[in-house]
Amino acid sequence: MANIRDVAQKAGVSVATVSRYLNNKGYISEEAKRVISAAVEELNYRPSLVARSLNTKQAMFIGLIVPDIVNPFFPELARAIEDVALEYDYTVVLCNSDEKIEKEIHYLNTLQQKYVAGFIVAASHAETSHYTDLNVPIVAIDRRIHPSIPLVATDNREGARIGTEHLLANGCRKILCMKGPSGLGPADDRLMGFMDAVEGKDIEIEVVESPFQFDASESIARTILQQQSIDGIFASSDVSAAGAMKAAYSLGISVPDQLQIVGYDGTMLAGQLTPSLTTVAQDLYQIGALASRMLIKLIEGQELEEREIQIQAELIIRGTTRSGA
Amino acid sequence: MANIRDVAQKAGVSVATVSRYLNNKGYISEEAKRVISAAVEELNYRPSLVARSLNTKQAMFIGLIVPDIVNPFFPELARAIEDVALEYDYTVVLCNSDEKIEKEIHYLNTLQQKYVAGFIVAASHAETSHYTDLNVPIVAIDRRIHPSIPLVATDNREGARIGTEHLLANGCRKILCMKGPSGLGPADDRLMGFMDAVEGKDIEIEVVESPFQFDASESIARTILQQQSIDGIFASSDVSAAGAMKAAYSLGISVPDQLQIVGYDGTMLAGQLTPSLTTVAQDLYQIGALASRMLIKLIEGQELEEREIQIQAELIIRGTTRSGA
DNA sequence: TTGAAAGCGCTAACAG
DNA sequence: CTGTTAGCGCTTTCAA
Repeated sequence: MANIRDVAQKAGVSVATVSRYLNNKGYISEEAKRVISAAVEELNYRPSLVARSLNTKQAMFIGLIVPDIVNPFFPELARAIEDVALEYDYTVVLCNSDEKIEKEIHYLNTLQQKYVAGFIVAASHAETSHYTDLNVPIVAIDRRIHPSIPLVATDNREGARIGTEHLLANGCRKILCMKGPSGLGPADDRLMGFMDAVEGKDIEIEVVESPFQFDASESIARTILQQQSIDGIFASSDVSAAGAMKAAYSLGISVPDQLQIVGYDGTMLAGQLTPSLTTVAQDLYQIGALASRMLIKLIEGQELEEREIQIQAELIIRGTTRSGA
Repeated sequence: MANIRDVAQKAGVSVATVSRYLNNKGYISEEAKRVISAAVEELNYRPSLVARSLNTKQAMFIGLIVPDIVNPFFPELARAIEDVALEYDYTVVLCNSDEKIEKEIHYLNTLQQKYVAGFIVAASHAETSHYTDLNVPIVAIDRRIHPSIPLVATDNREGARIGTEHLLANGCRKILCMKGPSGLGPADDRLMGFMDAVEGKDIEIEVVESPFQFDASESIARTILQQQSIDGIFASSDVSAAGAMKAAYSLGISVPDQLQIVGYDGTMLAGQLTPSLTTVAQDLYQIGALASRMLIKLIEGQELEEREIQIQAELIIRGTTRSGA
């Protein structure tokens, strides 16, 4: 592999000039540009980004920390982040934390040793000093980490309200809310939105905590559906809704005739179920893209107009509620 | 941030000794170890991996190139790769190629400029010189890139045969094969496996090409189901199978009573559908993990016992075929 | 506009 | 067992 010295030599200029040429910095004569360009071409020269990083103390990559990329919620986010990163010549390092703070810390440390330019993180813990004490920029997605850390997320409370209203409008009188893990910001917000919608109305409600996992959600739903005559379910995630659909099916309860279901997230899964799932969709791609743009601004030392961006959720009416197909 | 010189100074030794200590190389007195360790501790010293890379010409990360992480086939693979990478202190860079050769080349180049240690790639093109001419190790997953490149993949032909046999055993007489994109290795292999199973048997078959996408698969399936009395579908992917389920549902065809369906891949989606999908499961996690281990061996200069690993596919019988629940 | 030279932080001979 | 020193390939003053 040719290095900058080879190029300088072949072009008959100094390495400093080549460096300036490479970075469009300082004055360079047209003549110099020409010869350098030719030399670069001829030697098929590619600058070592590592050597550059050693000087600038910054590598062109960003760390993405998510609980688990297998959770269908994250791939779209990751995709968006990568697309924007590519646009700015950054590269994305994928880190699965399993929600474990030790793993998060490990990545935070290791990547900083590699001069990571910044982080995008989906996490929430009581202890946040590892994030607030970082000396590279960071932006949070989906979950608030700390008031001082920029955030891009959906307006979950409002989204849940809209989803629940839809069930109400469709005539549901006894609604089950499968809320997400308590303590998890977005899940709590969605529960609030659910309560906002049912409050004061003459309907029965039942609230149960259910993880964002299919099997667990299915069995939780089955248990409740066996005991009570539920006619509507508001699930805090599409996966939970899918579990509920399965439970209803196995109990011979027809959806949407006897039971209507609304999910949350708007993942691909929702559209691929049969019947397809009515869901409160988050614009995952947009969340990822905005977070990525925000982080890059921070990395480049620009000011942020807004430190928190709320994306509106949108109700997508499909086959699991009656007004749908 | 403290550097190695600070540590050496504080410990009262030379940087060389500190370096040796850090890398467990060469002899170091217990006394030296003690003072260095103390200095490291005190200064909270973390070696710059970038400076190290500049010397060794190798950064501790591997590039993962997949068509699109949003495709549910890839997250599990990515997860496995990352898990193994973590075990060996490597970090994973996620690259979405959209099957575009220019994007693949872009990543290949950029990451090499960053001294990437190796690549794991899911791709297939006629032109393969960008891969074969690489000067870092590479292993292919899912699709064969070139005979010279190590591969980890499922035995697709055999898997498809097993899946189709299941339909046959369940009494299907008119089977539709929704094959994947032609030219794509695994899809072609699955078609062969399908043919292996039906060949010579007294049953009617229909073969149609269908991309690994839900909407397209749904409409393709709907068209055919309207025109012909199909009683079994072998789909080359779970997504296509999901599309077929939706089509059947909208046409009032009941699954599995009137129509039985077998998918392929064994993604999470298959288990979350209602009824849950009988599918030929690939052990995605294992493929990823093995590929990752293989690559790391290559990076470390070890020999590979096998350059091609075939994983057996496994039929998971569920609700879309009659012998299932 | 350009070049010489001093680093960035670490590794790896080589000499002791 | 340890230290000196010359790089790795690039950026960045500082002079010219």
